[in-house]
Amino acid sequence: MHVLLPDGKQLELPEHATGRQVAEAIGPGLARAALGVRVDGRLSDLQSEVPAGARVEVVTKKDDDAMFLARHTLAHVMAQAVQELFEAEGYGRSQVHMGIGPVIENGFYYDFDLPRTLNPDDLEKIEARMRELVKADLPLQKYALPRDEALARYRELGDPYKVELIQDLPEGETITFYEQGGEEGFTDLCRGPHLPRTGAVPPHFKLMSVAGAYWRGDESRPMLQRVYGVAFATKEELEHHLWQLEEAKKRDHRKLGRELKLFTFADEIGAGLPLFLPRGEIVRHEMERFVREKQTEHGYQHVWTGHLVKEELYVRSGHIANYADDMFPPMVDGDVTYRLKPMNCPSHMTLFNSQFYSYRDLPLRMAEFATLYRNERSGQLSGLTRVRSLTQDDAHIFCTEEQIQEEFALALRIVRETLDTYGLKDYYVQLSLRGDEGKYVADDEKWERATQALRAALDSEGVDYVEARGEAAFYGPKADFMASDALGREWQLSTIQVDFIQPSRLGCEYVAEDGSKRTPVVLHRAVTGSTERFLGVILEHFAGDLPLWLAPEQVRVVPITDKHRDGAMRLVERFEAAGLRAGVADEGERMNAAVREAELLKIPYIVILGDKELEQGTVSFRSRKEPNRNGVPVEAFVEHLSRNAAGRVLEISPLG
RNA sequence: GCCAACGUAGCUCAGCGGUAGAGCAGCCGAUUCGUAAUCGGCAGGUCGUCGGUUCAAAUCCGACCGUUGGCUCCA
Repeated sequence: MHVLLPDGKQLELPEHATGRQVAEAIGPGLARAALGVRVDGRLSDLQSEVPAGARVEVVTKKDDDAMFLARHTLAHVMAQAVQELFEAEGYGRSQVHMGIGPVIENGFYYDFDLPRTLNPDDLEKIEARMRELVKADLPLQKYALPRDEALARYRELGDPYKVELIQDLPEGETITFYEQGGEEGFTDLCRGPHLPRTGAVPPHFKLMSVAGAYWRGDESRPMLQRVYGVAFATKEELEHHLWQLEEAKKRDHRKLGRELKLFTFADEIGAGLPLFLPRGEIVRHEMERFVREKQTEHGYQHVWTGHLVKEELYVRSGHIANYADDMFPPMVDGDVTYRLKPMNCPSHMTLFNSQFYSYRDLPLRMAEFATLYRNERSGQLSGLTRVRSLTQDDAHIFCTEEQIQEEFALALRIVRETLDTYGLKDYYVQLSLRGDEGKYVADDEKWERATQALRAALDSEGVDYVEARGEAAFYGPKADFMASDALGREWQLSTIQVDFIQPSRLGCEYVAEDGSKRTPVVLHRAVTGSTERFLGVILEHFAGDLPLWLAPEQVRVVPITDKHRDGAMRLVERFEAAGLRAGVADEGERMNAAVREAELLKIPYIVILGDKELEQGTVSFRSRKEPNRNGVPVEAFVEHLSRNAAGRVLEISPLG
């Protein structure tokens, strides 16, 4: 047989040649450096056969794919270390069960079913043993077994997970094993690919945590212990990764919320129910004001529909049938049962029904900043990003089918303008479409027309999008905005959804041009999603350095001594008259301490006031961009700040 | 919900069977000072809650509550 090399040359090889033989045939130097191969672009290893006629590239440690092999092999090395740890404690092989051990971003994990739980000390021991196994440079052997033999082996070991994995493999699939360190070492059912020997693993790895994970992610299955590890090609990359985790910790919005005195949680109030301090409420209010202005500008009307709704409405809307688990339990008052509002749509549709609308009134854009209550499972709660009471900047657009594209495009524009203002420049849209399975309502043509309308709108707005088939809600297609923050973490924020079903369930109708009654299509849409969640995201995005327009306190005046306090007060009044949020340092506080305190609160402008400034009618200040500016006329300073705040400018250029 | 770790003063944390500690913040006093912590004093906690073991529990055990990380990126 022969294979094709990247330079176009053909290489003659014996039948059933492996990746290793390819590398050896090219040259002894490459054979030593070879860690794996790519066969027709797909990663494979030196232990595996190469099909005749394939294009083959040899992977060396410079290749990015080498890390995939290393991480995969590390998962096996870890499994061996765990197996040995338990054997050393006197447990038999049949008491240590292996699940799966795949490669993940930056590392790997392995799921174990063990006779006792692992603790952090175990991780250290396992990691230490892993380093020994890597140093021992054990060769990895690959071999295949017939299905019944493979099954028999794991049945004998009493390993239910591997048995299940084998049973789920399609008939005719070759069942392969990788063995390291011979019979006494470690053997695992695995399709590969792997490094040729454990010594080829770069020693830049670290076990991070142990966590519970359901077998195959299924809550009805047993919970296994998952050990996570990270691994990199170089020490620098590993250190960078660990540094990034530290950095993310520093930016944690929960920590910032405390330090900047924005919000708090209290046992007395309940889990997932945030309380906002004055500073936090200012930020919330500014966020809401911004979206409200934008919506008004784009022809939205704002409404208000309260907190409680009769359960009956949610029965008709279908929420009880589909969503009851996420709702708080009913409140029974005599004959009437109420629910805390988990969504606004039924309320807005009821509002729609309270008036008599004609086609001339469409599209009708109804927006609300509503407090919603969702009974999130306790394990899902996390700071502000997952709460049980949330404020949604929700809107429903009642329109005709023909108007979908235009209204969708308008909603897209609002979302984009909003994300831009917050400096979330890096985002794409996930367009979720129906799959072939039959949970979807409405007819195929309706879906097809709506799908085309959404694509056309995305194209005309020039938004990057990826399509996800089968991810749509049962009631219609949707577009979710995935935005990356300053640390590159992805968040799902805005959403725009088409709904073909709820309006008819709740009897929404308008009078068409020909006098007939028609049911409108509804677009559900949220710009920032929940205010709480969005605040959490931007706090981490800005690392707490909120832009001027959002900062709860925009200017802090620090008098040099108490004799400058009156002047400082007057200055604050001047700032406030210009619509700026300003404050004075505490009485008796030394200047340096006052500056420090203001810096820790991340106040954008700190004004130092002494004799010089009072005489000249100027300010001296420090800001993020200008660490030491002196002698700026008060009026110019006020004008500069209020203009930038009003314009919601993200990065304020130095004062001319 | 499930698994693991954690829960001590407003915050950060020490103490881990023998009557509760520090720094910061707070309060009082002194200091009046040019861009990230002035000095001294005072006060502050039924150690998350409930129960158990013990002569004795913040410390050991259990339950509950809360927080954090994780719960398919499929051999």
